Amino acid sequence: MQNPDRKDRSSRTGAVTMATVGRLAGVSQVTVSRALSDPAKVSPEAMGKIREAIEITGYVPNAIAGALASRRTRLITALVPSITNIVYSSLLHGFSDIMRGEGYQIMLSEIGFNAGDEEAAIAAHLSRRPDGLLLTGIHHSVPARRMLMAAAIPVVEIWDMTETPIDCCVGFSHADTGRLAADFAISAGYRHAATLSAGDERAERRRFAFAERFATATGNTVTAIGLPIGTATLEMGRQGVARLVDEGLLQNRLESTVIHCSSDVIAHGALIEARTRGLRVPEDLAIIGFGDQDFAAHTDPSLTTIRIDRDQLGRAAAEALLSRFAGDTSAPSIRLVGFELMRRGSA
Amino acid sequence: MQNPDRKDRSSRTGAVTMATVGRLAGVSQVTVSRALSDPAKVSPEAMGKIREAIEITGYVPNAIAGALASRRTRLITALVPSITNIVYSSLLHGFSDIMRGEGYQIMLSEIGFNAGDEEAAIAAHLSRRPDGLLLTGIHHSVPARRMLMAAAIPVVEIWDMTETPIDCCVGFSHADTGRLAADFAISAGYRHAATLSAGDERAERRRFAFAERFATATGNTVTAIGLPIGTATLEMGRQGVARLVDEGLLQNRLESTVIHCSSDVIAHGALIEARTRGLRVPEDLAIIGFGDQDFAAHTDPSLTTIRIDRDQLGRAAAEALLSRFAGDTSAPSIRLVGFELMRRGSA
DNA sequence: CTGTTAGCGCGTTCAT
DNA sequence: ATGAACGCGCTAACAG
Repeated sequence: MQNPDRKDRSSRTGAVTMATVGRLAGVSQVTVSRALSDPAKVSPEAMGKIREAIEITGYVPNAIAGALASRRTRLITALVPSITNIVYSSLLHGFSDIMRGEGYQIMLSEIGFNAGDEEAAIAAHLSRRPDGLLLTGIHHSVPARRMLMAAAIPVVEIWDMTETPIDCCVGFSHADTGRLAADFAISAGYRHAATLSAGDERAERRRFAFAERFATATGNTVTAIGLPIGTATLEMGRQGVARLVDEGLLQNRLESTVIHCSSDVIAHGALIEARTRGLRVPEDLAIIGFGDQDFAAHTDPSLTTIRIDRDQLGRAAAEALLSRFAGDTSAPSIRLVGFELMRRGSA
Repeated sequence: MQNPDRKDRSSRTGAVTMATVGRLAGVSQVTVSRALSDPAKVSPEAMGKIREAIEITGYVPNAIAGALASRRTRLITALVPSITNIVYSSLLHGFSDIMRGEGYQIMLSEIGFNAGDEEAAIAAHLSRRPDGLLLTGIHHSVPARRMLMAAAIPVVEIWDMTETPIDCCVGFSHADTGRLAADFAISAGYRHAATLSAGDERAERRRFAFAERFATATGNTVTAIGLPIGTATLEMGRQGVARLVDEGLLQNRLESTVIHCSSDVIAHGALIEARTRGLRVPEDLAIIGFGDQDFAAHTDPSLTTIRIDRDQLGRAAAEALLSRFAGDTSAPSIRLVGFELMRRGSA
């Protein structure tokens, strides 16, 4: 007979382990492990007794120990700028949905829009040995990239586009959205423009591309109003329009000025302020948003904006990781997701 | 001399471990461990060499192994109905903020509003051996409660209130918010009411309390319009008002009917539909929301609603867990967070 | 189908 | 201040 103290050290720690279950079921710890991971390899009698023992003891597998032994955590970690921003949370919703369906759990960190905070977060995430990692954006510090490469796990960068991803990339060109907005504005006949843009890097690229394209086509410079980085608020949009008006930046033209906003929330705030000041939208002031949030179709006038299928983007990111896990080398490392301009009443 | 193959098995697996670092630095694995967890216990010379070795190898500690050995994961897991709902995400924002500051990471699962899905999620979370668990709501299945009790870890239930929490509870009474809305409506002179309420359990309790209190005070029955469970949309609010009007439920009274909505989004939709139909708010139709979201102060008319400091609630939940970790037995197991009615233009 | 043995990479004694 | 030995609870060969 064997020494129980060596077979089930948990008797000393109080934890219910596979060995505890095995002893109760009259089988070894390994058989319990197999019963849980591959029931077909265990006899029906053993299965029955093991199930019963699990029920009695209330055994919950220790995924930490399992991960250490198998070198698979079934954990995906994700870094996003903000969780309260619907743009990122809806994207994570689609991502998590797929991942959870495949047995993966998601660990999440908010890192804001400050580039310097990403590195420490990546280190913390990698220490948990995730099977895969999701990053928002394509700009990462050199040490961060080095850590990621060394970790040698699938990494998906989303919500932007690069030809040279760390591993794979699912997103779109922010500059292209800005140019699309500009082309639309030009073809709609607008000849004067301004921008209301948060200071984060992606928003800046949208703004810059819009302004450049618009200025080139019309010969008129585009007035830029800078907004704080961080959570966009209606208040920011209102103040943006207020500045435009108070500082005489709109001037008194006979033609309407189109405002390119970095988000629908900013655009909505702009809309509200314009109405409050008696400006007609789009006759006096036209407004273009970004994101096509739920409310965009219901503002008065409804908001012309750029739509990205975020849920779909999240799902595509999940599929990119999953095909990496499956060792599918034919899977593309870059997936461009489309966007479209939703023409509504505001421009 | 010792056999390197026994000292650093990682040489076979490719992983950079503490032993790898130690060998490079000319010290043992234990010294590396100490250097990272308690630098004061290591000589300056050793520290220097260890730091250098870490730099060279790009060593990232394995938190999985650390957790298995120390029985502490520094992981908190959280179950929320929805991540795209600002109510929960803003709450998690405050919670994560505090927790991350204390060195904890957050694992998140969305479980929807379907009570049956919670149990499996709890099991999955417990298998990762979190140091603490956050649950949304106070209703959990018997097996779920049993697992939680057996896990013997701090658990905080939030966004609701009970006298008998599993461990501790941070929230408020949903029924009380309904009564507050009713008392306000009554004192504001309204004598007719209807409700637009999502079908989830907490929303139903708000609705029921509102209707009961209002009916008791006025003697008039309150018309209830049921909305789907899940993500609230503006469309749902619009359709609610449409039904109220089309089915003649508003009747042709000389007095205004006040509508109690289960969320600000629903209320906003109601507002939009009322305007579309030429109903004056609050003269023909008064509207009360729930949540005080960003936009509530900026609708036209602005939205009368109930405000809960969600960020603060999240922080209080974090503090509740932290005081459990600290073994602070004097910490209260129940914390009531306040709410207030924001009287604005819609009612 | 089942059990034995040997780690996974780290923290925790207990010596020195 | 440092190291050897051991164990955390599980999976992965390998036998039988």
